[in-house]
Amino acid sequence: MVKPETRTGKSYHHGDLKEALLRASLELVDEKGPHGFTLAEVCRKAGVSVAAPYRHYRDKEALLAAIATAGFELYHDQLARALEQSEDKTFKGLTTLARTYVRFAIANPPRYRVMFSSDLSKAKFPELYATARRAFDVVFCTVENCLIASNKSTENTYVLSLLIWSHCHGIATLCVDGFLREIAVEEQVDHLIDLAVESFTNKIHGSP
Amino acid sequence: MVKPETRTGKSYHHGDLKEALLRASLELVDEKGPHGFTLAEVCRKAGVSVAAPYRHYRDKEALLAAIATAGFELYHDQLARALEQSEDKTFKGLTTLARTYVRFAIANPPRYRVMFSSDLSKAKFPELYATARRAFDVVFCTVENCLIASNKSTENTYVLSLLIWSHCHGIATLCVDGFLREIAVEEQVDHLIDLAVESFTNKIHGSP
DNA sequence: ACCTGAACACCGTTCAAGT
DNA sequence: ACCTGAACACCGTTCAAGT
Repeated sequence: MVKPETRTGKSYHHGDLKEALLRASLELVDEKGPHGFTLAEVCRKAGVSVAAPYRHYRDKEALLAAIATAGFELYHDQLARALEQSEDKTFKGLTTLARTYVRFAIANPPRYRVMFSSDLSKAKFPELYATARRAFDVVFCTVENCLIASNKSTENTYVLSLLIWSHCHGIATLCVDGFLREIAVEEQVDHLIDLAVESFTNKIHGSP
Repeated sequence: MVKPETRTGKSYHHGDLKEALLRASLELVDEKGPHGFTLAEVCRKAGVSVAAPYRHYRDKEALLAAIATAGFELYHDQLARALEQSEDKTFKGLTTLARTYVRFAIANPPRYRVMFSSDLSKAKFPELYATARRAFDVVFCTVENCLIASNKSTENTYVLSLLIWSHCHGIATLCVDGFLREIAVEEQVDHLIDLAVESFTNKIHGSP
């Protein structure tokens, strides 16, 4: 973890402050949410001065983008693992992915919020978008598998993947942001997701 | 608009500062987005001291909640008007609503973001939730009409409405937040929405 | 090269004081 | 009752200075 320290006693504070800041930031976001996230407090956690981060991140926004990127990497891994463990890589795999997607959001709202924060310009942080795209690719490939298995054209794979992704994202967002107050969320969310996948599946079967 | 002013010359600044603050806030949010929204700047716009708002709103969050509430009222009106103008109040009406929904978001991202801001606790601002619920009701009623027109049970109206709402919300959010980079958004968003409504419609026809 | 200390502008909130 | 002025704590960012 810690890079080989320079040997001049204890010279400065860290071997890898950049990484340490990211770790402290992830903790802080999980604790207080993106709203309560403060550069100053990250510095306190990492034990450095408030000016230190600027050597490694251009500004607060850049650090948030790094948090989001790390979040999407984790997201990708969880989706990929879930798909691996599913025996079926087509329609049942899709259900697995969809459930995993929403569970991730519910299990960690603050991080999910940072990942999809509207404050983070995707044009400004291409790596953020690229990492999100990689996670999305797990869905994309599965949808492609579904189409192939159904003897359908794969030319609309992207739009169809967008369709199922947006639906999961919509449910997850509404759920996490407290808009689903008239149902027992914890119990019914899987049901909602299943319905979403089901209507999507029907859509595929009905498409050319 | 302006309440009857007390006659002691020009006594203080406003007849209705609360309303003036809300108007200034809406402008500011539309200009700079929720991130750039600042109490101090609202005060400057309204021409009052920075302490003045605290007589009318408990804190910054409460003012944001008021903005969001006003947003949902407008949202409700636009949805209701769109439905009125649609000759069909069932499936075609649903398409109209869905398109109106997403267009609203695209036409004014900052306000849409405040409305669905995760920082605004719905438990803390029941009026915010109630107003959102009223907008949602337009969808709810239309879904109910669809079910009735199809001779289906209406016992799952809520969950089904949630399904179409979340799908629209997911698409709108991804769109507004810059995640739809591989399609020409402006042109294809209506198409996406139509696909969403279509698969939803099939779902209804296939349900008990 | 990497970090500190001090400084600056700005913000949210409070409170005594004014009318 | 409604607003101001001044004050406080806190934050993001910069920059000269240290090692």
